[in-house]
Amino acid sequence: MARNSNQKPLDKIFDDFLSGPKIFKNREVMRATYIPEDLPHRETQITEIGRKLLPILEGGSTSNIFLYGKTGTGKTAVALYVLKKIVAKCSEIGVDIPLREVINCKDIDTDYRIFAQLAGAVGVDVPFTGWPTDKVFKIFKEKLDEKRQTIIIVLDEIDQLVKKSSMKGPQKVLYLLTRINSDLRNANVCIIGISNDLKFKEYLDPRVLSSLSEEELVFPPYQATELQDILRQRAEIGFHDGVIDSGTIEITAALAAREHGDARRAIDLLRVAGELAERESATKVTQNHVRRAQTLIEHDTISAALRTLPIHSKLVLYSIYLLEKDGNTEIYTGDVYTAYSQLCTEIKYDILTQRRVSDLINELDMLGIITAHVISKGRYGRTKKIRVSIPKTILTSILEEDTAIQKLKNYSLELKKEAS
DNA sequence: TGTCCACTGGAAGGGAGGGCTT
DNA sequence: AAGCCCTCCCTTCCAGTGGACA
Repeated sequence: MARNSNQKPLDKIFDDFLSGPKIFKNREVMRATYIPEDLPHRETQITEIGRKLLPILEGGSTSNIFLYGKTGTGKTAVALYVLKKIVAKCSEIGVDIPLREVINCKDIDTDYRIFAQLAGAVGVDVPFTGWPTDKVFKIFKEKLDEKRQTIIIVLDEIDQLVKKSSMKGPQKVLYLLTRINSDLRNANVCIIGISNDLKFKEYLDPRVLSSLSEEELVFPPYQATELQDILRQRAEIGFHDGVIDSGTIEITAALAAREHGDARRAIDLLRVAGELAERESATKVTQNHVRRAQTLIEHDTISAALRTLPIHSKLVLYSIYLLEKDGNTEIYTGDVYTAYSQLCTEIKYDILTQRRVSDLINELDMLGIITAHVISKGRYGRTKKIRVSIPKTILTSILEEDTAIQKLKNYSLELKKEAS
């Protein structure tokens, strides 16, 4: 009988969903990963890249290409779009289709893993650990060179490789890949590097740099009107006719344009707004839905980031929170470390070194959960001034889900320095 | 003008945990 | 089983530093 009472409301939800107004025609279209038939306002970049890759149609070699622009300016989409078109053309005219491998360097961020993925692309299975890196590279190179073929390697978020290590490791990948062509007898390698951050070039080995940026292309941010065009095009295939209320597209574009013209963001925003409307069985996606989608997305990103933090990062963050709660307006690294040590002692965790905590603080800063910047207090040393930059209610509600943090719920920090 | 604080942040390396090879 | 290798998380060591203060 418990089963019955459980099933009924669910049945209702199912029925309401099936019989209610339909919002989405094709939800997948409203995801940033979807590559449409047309990419509005990127015609210049498309033709430019297409032109640079022309030799592939004759099985020849090409220069490497470097694409640069802020997030959501269509770099990856354009690259994938051009690849798709090239493949289509190659099969149409009967030329060997080039191999393509798209690597997101944010996830695949070590030399070993990149070579392992490339080896996979040419049909060699490499275990995810165990082999020497050199061996993986060698196998990839030999297998690739067995026949006359071209491989186009798209290195998305290539800046991540350079940031992680200064000179060795991942950077070595770039060095080896950019000069691999001179070792190959039959095959060709073409690299398309994509980056959000132009500054990363400063840290790049000059030999890699000159090879990578043989051809460089900048993607400017989209203007609000351009975002509107993109959204309209997607909405037409993604949503049912007439469900988008007047002004909805405009407000979505305006909100996304504020975030440096991020098309990905705009598309996500419209999709989530649509999902909200769908959940409420509304007949139209309104401006109100978009605004709520905006806060929902922000909320979700923060929550997800907080939940996945390792325990010591949570403890560091909680220390900062407790210090702020105690009315401290100026919080420095030293204070955080003292508070953090107290918390660790309280719940019997090993205390990490200050050096390590300093890195954790930097990570929290990069995630946008706190802001920390280096200041000098003159005679009283150099340190970081730190504060929490997300709503406290979200912070506590998520952190206190963790059993370790729960024990600290009513903990009050020992005052260790007189008011100054 | 020089000193000196409280760190910052780079470099190197250890060791645990995953795996492969012989 | 022994000898490698890779990655992640962490420690140890240390040179470097902006600016208030004597």
